[in-house]
Amino acid sequence: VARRDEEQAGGGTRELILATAARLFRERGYAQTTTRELADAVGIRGPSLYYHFETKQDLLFGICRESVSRLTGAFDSLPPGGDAETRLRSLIRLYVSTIIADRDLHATAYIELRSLTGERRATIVEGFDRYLARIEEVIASAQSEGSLSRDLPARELTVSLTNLLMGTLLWLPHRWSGRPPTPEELTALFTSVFFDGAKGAGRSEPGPARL
Amino acid sequence: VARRDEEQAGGGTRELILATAARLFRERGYAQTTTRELADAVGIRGPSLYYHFETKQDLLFGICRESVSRLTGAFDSLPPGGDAETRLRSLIRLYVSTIIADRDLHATAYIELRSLTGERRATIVEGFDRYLARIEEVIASAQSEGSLSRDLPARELTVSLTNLLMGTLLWLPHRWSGRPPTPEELTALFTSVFFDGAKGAGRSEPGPARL
DNA sequence: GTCTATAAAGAGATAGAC
DNA sequence: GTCTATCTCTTTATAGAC
Repeated sequence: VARRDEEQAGGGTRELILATAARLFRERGYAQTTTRELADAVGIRGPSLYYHFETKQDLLFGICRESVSRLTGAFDSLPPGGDAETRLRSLIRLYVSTIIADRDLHATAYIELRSLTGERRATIVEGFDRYLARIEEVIASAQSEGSLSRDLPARELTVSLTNLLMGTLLWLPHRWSGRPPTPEELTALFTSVFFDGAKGAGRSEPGPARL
Repeated sequence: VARRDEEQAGGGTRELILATAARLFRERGYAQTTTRELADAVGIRGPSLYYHFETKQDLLFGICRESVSRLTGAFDSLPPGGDAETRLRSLIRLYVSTIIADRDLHATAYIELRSLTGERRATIVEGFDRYLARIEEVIASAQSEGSLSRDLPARELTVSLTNLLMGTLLWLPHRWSGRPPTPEELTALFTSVFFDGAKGAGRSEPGPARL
């Protein structure tokens, strides 16, 4: 069953190339990473890459498309119904666990988006924007239902939330001395800060937010 | 007076190169930007760059060092004394206005830090880390003084705050339809969200936070 | 301080055998 | 599907005149 998927994908080499490229592109940058380095890391020779991908940029496009696809898929997996605040909390949890599960993939997609050009870039930007628009809808609903303040426009709250969450992509692998935080701990932290702030005047669950 | 500075700096060419490089590196990335493109944008020929900088990476190092220096300088300009919450609010305002004043410089420093290698990279990372440590001290003081909740460790609050603020570097130039927000509006937004959260249970000033 | 000319190395990508 | 061999172009950086 899983074997069938691998066979369809050509023995998994294509997937191995994508995953390896995601890692190298995050560590060294897209432009700095040569196709030869990538081939070495995969265990094949340079030209063999071109059997699986037409160009180097096509490879990056594949990474970005996969990132958008997984984030959107996580959104779709949300159980329907329920109040907006609950959906928003689930959304934060899903986002954190999704990107932690494949940090290289999502970090590369986010950071190297600018290395895409033309139509490919437009496609990915559109995908990310749609994702952000869906988050904004949930936030606006929460405001309508009275569980979020109406003092700040939904747009601004969305920017704040995504700033809070996306920072994780950038520093998480580098800047944490000792044991890295688990997805649950990060979820608790960001949920707590976003909903109740650092003063925590209305904080509901002080316990589980600790790292 | 300002003339003397320019003369000391060699007619300002070095500064022009730095500012132009910061812009190009942010728009197109460090590795994607060629020294010829940079020279063209400055209005000189490629090899002339090497009179002012030893290598291309030396140029990037100059940008990163300047970024750290300005952020640290802004911190030093804080009026001494007062309670920690006030210092923290001033800090947010200073950070936002500093990076908005030179978006290209600070965005390039932050994003292209990984393109530096060896000792140069270590120097910049150390500078940024010291800056973050100083923010954490202020946050810890605010917790001691009782103006911030002790439910979350100072370290986690610092990560949350810097996530919130640094996101501005990345999306501000790109993702804002219509009039871009002013530094004052961004300051009001981030201050409000960080201290009081999206529920805004204890929000003190609901008015000025609107964009 | 900036130029022209050019070196020296490395990049992405192709051709064609196996 | 992967290989060896190689093309072609671009890159950073240097040499030396002005």
